[in-house]
Amino acid sequence: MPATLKDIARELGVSVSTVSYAINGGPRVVKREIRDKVLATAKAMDYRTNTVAKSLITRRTHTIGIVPTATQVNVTRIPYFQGCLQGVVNESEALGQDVLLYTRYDQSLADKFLGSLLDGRADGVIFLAPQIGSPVLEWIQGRLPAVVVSSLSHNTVTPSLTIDNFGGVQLVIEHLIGLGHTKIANVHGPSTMEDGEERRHAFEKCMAAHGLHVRPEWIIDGSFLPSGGYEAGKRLFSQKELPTAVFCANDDSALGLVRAANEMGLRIPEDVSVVGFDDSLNAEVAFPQLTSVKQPLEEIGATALRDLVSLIEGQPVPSRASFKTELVIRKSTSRPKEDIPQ
Amino acid sequence: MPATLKDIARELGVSVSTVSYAINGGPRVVKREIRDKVLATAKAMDYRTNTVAKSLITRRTHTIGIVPTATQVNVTRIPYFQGCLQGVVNESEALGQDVLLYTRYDQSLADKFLGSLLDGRADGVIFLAPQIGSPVLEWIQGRLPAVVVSSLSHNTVTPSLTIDNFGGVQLVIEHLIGLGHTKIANVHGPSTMEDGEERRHAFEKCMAAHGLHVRPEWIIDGSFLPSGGYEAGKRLFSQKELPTAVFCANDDSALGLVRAANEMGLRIPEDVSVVGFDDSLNAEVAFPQLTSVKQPLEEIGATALRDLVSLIEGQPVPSRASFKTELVIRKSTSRPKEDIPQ
DNA sequence: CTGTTAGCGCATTCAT
DNA sequence: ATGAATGCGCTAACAG
Repeated sequence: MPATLKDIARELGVSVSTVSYAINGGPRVVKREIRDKVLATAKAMDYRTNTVAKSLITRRTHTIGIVPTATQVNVTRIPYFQGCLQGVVNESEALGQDVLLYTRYDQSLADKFLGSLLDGRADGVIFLAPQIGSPVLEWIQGRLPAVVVSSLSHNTVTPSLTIDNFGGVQLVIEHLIGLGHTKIANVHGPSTMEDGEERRHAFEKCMAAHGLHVRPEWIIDGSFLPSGGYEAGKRLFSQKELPTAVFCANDDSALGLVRAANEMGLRIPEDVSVVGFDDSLNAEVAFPQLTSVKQPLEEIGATALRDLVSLIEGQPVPSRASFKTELVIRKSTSRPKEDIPQ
Repeated sequence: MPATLKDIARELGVSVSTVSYAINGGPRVVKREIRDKVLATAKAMDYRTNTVAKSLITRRTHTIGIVPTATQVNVTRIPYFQGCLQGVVNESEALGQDVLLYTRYDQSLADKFLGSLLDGRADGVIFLAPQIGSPVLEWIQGRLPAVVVSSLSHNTVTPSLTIDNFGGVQLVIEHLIGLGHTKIANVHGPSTMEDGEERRHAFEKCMAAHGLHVRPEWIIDGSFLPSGGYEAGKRLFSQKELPTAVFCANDDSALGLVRAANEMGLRIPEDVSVVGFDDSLNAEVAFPQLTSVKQPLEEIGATALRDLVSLIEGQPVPSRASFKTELVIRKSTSRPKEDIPQ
């Protein structure tokens, strides 16, 4: 049982408020001599402020919750979440915030799973890539400050941070076209995720803008998962006419697709070029090393936390923030085969 | 401002204690009729128990802290931490525990960085692979229930969970010897980590037990990092006499070593076999796919949380738990080159 | 400059 | 079976 303010006060024969002000260094002034004595005995008695009691009064826990999308896959295993989470955690030190890590939950049962966030244990919440159509954002509305890391089209009140998906996809397509590719396939993300949808639409627009036709069979769902990319690759590469390049909406699905290609005897990039998205650590250890679009996830996570804290403190924050992407060219892209003989 | 017990009591003209017992379903009996009325208005008023206030009384927050080792590298990026964390988070749902994710801290300043754990915000703490000689364990002693995920030799009071490192290394060495290797190098972990040291000693013992000599230059620090493995590979492969196999103490360093080998024109496994440890996801996407020792990290993490909760509740827990490992043979190991001509 | 006191929301003991 | 009252540890308003 740690010492309390009362213990110190009794020990020194002063009042609790004096002890409180002395320890907190204000707002009330405490006589130098007493202050020193209080601080000394506080240290001697190994006093620690009971944050629970303090929170009860101040209505601030200096704790935020972070809740990722529900997926079949585990939170810590997904590079996108890893990056965001790392960014949040990094920034949390500087901002004096604790981070409560929530886990997958059923988005349709927001009340059941997120109710505990409203019982005073957190000052705010960061949603990572909530599913399209999920009621969580409407539900949290007006109950708790919230920020979303994801594109967000159908909700204009919750601030969101994301990347310029269109710009990122454009980098990819122009890179591929620059190499001489015209037959480009797309392994896209799940339709339940806004960034997945944005990249998919961006792909279509970019291709059209360059006057390139895309066969419908070359547009396949990869679900942002290695397994999804693998399945997509199996289907894609067993067609009669093959694309010379594939744009995968994230690295995980790209890696799955690469594995499928290997199994089917296709060499990368000689037979088919592959581009990912995320620039995860895997992109570098994979073979061949993956050309990918880098998004500043840690910076996004850090900014999300900063914005959330501002929101909690009643300060205005931008309702939309868009971060720049960057194409990292590695070994998985080259000129198309037909081009080489020329 | 959410409704409180008092609000409901006033609304219904009953006492707060009645409302409290009704909502908590005991321990005192509440007349059926009034109980139903309380529950109804509680729902109508969107009542939520204020956990902060409740914690102040019950002295339980149902929150645990998880603090990983301080490293140069980010917590979420290390497969070992990912696995443990995932295990903890998975189990937390079933146990009704919240998880506070702490970040890197200076182990020599335990008081400064961990003091906040003692201010009532958490009921216990899980340390992930604390450094050897770190004062944190002695420091936490008697202050807060704690459990360690790591080998732990010089502390007998804090319960710890880990794998059978000796058994794991034995699997590796016997696999390599079975393939015909005798010239085996070791890229070991940092001397500050107990599991690193254990694997290193296990390597020496296993080699000796099989009557195999190990050149001192073939024992190199890889620091459990990709960069460390890369540096180790550079040094190792520029020696006049090369080993035919390398056992790396974890996958990250193995992947770094593989990259170094590639850059230096060595093929894996033709020129040199490589074995990792952890069986991280990377081991599968890497090229060649990495032979590795699988440790049940998620199970360890889950057990750690279960044990910690038991500890918090005053129940006895085993002071040491050791989990079995398993060798996953992939493509990075084969017979040594010299053997092939025979 | 300091002491006294109220009260945050709740669980629980003491009265009835 | 229920209401009233206490106090968890703290901050802050009030009273000197």
